[in-house]
Amino acid sequence: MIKEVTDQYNAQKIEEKVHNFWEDNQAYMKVREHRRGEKRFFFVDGPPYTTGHIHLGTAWNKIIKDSILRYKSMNGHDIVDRAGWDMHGLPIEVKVEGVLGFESKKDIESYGVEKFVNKCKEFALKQKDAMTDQFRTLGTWLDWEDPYMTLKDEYIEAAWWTLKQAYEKDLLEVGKRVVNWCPRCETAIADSEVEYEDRTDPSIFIKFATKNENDTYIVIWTTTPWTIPANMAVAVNPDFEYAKIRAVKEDKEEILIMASDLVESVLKKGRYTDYEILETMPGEDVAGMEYKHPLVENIPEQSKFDHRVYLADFVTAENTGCVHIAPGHGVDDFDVGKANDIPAFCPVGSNGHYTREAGKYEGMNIRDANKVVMEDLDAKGLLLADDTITHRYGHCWRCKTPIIYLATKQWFIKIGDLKEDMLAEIKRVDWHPDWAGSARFRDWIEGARDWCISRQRYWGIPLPVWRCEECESLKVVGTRKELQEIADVDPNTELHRPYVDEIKLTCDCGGRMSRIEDVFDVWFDSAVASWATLNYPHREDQFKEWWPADFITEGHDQTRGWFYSQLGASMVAFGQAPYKSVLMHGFTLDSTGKKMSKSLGNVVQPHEVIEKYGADSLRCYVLSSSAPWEDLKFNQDELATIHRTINILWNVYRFPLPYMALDKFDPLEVSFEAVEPYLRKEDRWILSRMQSVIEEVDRSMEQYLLHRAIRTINEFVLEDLSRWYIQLIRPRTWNEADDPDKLAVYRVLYDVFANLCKVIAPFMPHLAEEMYGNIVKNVDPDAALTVHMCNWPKVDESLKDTDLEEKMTAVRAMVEAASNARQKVKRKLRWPVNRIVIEPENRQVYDAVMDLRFVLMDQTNAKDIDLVEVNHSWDELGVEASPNHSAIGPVFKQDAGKVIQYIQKADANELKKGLANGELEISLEGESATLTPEMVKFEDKIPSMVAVADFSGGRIYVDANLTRDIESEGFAREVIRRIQDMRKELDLEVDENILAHIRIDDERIVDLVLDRENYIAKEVRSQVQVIGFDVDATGTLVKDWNVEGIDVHIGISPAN
RNA sequence: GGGCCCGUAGCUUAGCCAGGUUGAGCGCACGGCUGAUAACCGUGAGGUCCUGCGUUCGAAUCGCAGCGGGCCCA
Repeated sequence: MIKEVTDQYNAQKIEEKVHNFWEDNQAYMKVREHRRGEKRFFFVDGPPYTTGHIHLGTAWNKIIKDSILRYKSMNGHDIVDRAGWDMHGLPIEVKVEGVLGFESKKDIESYGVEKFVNKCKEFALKQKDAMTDQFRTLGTWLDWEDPYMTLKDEYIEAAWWTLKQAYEKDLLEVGKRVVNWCPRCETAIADSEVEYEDRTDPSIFIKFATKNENDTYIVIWTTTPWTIPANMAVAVNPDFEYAKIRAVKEDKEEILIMASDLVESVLKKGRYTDYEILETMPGEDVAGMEYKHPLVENIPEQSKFDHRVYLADFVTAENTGCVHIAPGHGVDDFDVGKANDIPAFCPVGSNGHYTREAGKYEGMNIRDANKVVMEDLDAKGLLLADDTITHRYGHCWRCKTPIIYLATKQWFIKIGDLKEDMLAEIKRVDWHPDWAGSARFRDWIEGARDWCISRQRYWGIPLPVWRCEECESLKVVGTRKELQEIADVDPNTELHRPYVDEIKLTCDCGGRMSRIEDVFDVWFDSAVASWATLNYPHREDQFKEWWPADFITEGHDQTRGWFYSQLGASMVAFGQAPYKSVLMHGFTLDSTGKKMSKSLGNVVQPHEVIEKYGADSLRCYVLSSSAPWEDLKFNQDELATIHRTINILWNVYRFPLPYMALDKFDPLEVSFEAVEPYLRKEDRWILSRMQSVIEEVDRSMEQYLLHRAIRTINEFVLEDLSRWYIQLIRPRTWNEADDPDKLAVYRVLYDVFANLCKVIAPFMPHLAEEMYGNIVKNVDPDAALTVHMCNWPKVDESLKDTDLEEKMTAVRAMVEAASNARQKVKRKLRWPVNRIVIEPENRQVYDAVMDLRFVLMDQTNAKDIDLVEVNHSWDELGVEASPNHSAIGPVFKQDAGKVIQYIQKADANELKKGLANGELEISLEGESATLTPEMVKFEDKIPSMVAVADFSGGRIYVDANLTRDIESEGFAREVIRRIQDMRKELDLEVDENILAHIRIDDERIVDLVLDRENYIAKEVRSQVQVIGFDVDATGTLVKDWNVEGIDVHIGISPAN
């Protein structure tokens, strides 16, 4: 039986109840099982990093996923949706190091790698559990019980296998390259792990003394003085013009070489007082010039090298136009070195301290060295200018240490060889929005470089590469099984460091093979998620059935991240994209559009929001506020508005329940067919609207336009249900008998809610479940366990009537206009009006009035409707004529006054008729004159106590003239309203009877009210009722009122 | 500095693809309704459609340049 719900909407209570229900009944599992064997939908969860706490962005991410999956499930899809966790890598290492108070890798080594790795694992698992709970409070359904975890051996195997594919396809490369390096973490980091932030650095100009000419210097510029010890060359642009100048400063003269266009600015920086250009030359002529390393006296190693000027296209016309080249410390520099056989001299160690090769600087930290290098240069008179600059500089994404560039030996995936195929593949992927793939992702891939996948760390998937200590040949292992076949390995050995490090292989040459110590870049972990989540290569069957993914969705930062890493790994492994469609979503920003960050203190925690408004409100807010791919400016007020909307939905839902419960309404007994003959126009209208809403939600969801889907639903709830349908049917629900008109309303409302709870299910899963539980499951014990197991409602074409929907829209416009007009004559809606008059502009509006006459009368509280023919005027309108002076003057000159008087005195109707067909001859004091239509302005004269208002399809008049009958009804309803108010105050049951004593301090009004004594008694359920001028207004509750200036005293009591 | 996206009322947004009087919600002011009532409805005020230039009879919409914000990159 349907139950009354008396409470206000209480999200927390409902959500807790629903969560318990889901858990007790294993609802998630049963829903997924329910769909086994239906159309497959393979979803891959982008694994969040196990930081221990979710934030608004990850919450939004999972909410999008959940809503789409729920929708897909209801639409008959068999879903794979293992939740994923990204659990390896530096972030956790850094965190654990922090807990243990470590400062460098040495601390880890002395603590013991095994203990350290176990700490990391423990930490990751704990964080995962905490985050799972947090995600669950959002009501998100993924396979939380059996998630994929990158730290699991099965998962590690997927990465190993993939690397072996790369090796076998000659896509794996090892070599010395310049990489981003974190001197604190002592490891290479990927481009995508570099965070750019503002930083202030030295900005210095240095003179390099040329070898063959005295007192002649090439001027270079740098922001990293510490790289000067590694300087090996200077680069100039072949297309620039360079100048050799004599520069003067404090009576000293020297000869400087730099780009011609930059001479003035450089000399200004160096505070030179005068200069003269000695010679200009193209860059090509500068090339080949030899110079002396500025610190060669401090760095003996540098005396072994020649230093020259080379040509390079990347040199820009900034600073001096001559670029300091240190092949050991820069990507471009490295390339210049490679092209010209310059050694990549790199006197800096992995910890950011100079090595023995740096001579004087050995052991010094490079950041501390900046100052020393500058002092040394200055002492030698080689520091031309010394300033600072604030610029964007890369930092380690985890420990925020400024990165350096180091030439080191690393492992790479040759993206260059795959690029063309990748570009072809992404065209086959369905991108939402389209530009996410066709523009943004394509641009990124076009600029992509080889992918450095090795890290010199501990907590990660070990690279499955063994190298012979004798002959250096390599062995790449793809699976645990393979490893067991070629080595004596305990089958329970965990595939992490340090355990795998202990495994030694035997080379074909007889030499001993040891694993190279690196672990994978953590991005490689998640890159293999689409097959790792299917346990491939451990199992093949699932992979064959499901792969590739039907759908993934992540934020736009993942363009360079997971969208890319997955594509790269999948091209290596299978030569095709691992996903068929991608929805790129936005970022959550604070209410002013700034990034949320701890340092700005503007972070909004999901749990705070949930505690205040509930998960369904949060879900609806983040989904509806903007298009998925746009950034979300998180705004509490907007969230509160959405919450209010859901509250209205709740009120709409609970409104009919007391009546239904009272009448023991059973939808299994009262069929739609049975009530169909009694349906009113508005009933058919709301049923049609429901169908249109389903259709529109479908259309939106097809394109992942979740915001449109929810806005459609909210508008339906607010506009159609709350503001219109419920208002229209209220009186019908108060009928007491087994009235078929009332049963029709019940049935219609029931069908609307039965559909509505399914339509909101993907977005407000808790509220949907609550509604479903009461109105469906309480009625039908055989109904599906949960609303989420139901089939998505199918549009019933027989209920759709778009013509009726349009007519109702027109009627609503008229009611609004009528309300506007009433306000002009200050006639409250409670007071009926004699009639309203409609002047329709077109046939459709005319038909709408004909068809929905009752609705219109009801909602305008009018006794009658006069419907005028299309494009005709109401015949009771008077006409007012006024002279148009500017047209009359020029024609009649001095007689104009007489004409004006004539028009003012004339019968406006006659005048209008006369002018209708053009000119009109009139007689002015015996003389005839000719009036033309421009000379007279006609305006409608509205009868008194009639107000007018326009609406989009015409004009409406409200005749508010009072009659005794109307006054009687008006006052009666005023009295009724106040008694109802008092009943409410006494908290009486809806069907409880009362005694009422009413004293009205005006005899005429007493008379009017007595006309409707019975009506009042019926409306307020008064058994005994005394109304009069001399009544003693007594009762349990007595109140004094003022109605339209008349004092009214009312006393009521419960009848027994 | 480059790529992509965004910029419309105090706030959140629709309209932009396919050019033809900027439309809503929140908030505000005023009014109404009254057994959904801690709810609900109406009316009103409030817009240099980021700026400038161009295309066009006509630009929020198309193009170019710039400004501001976001993500990504250098």
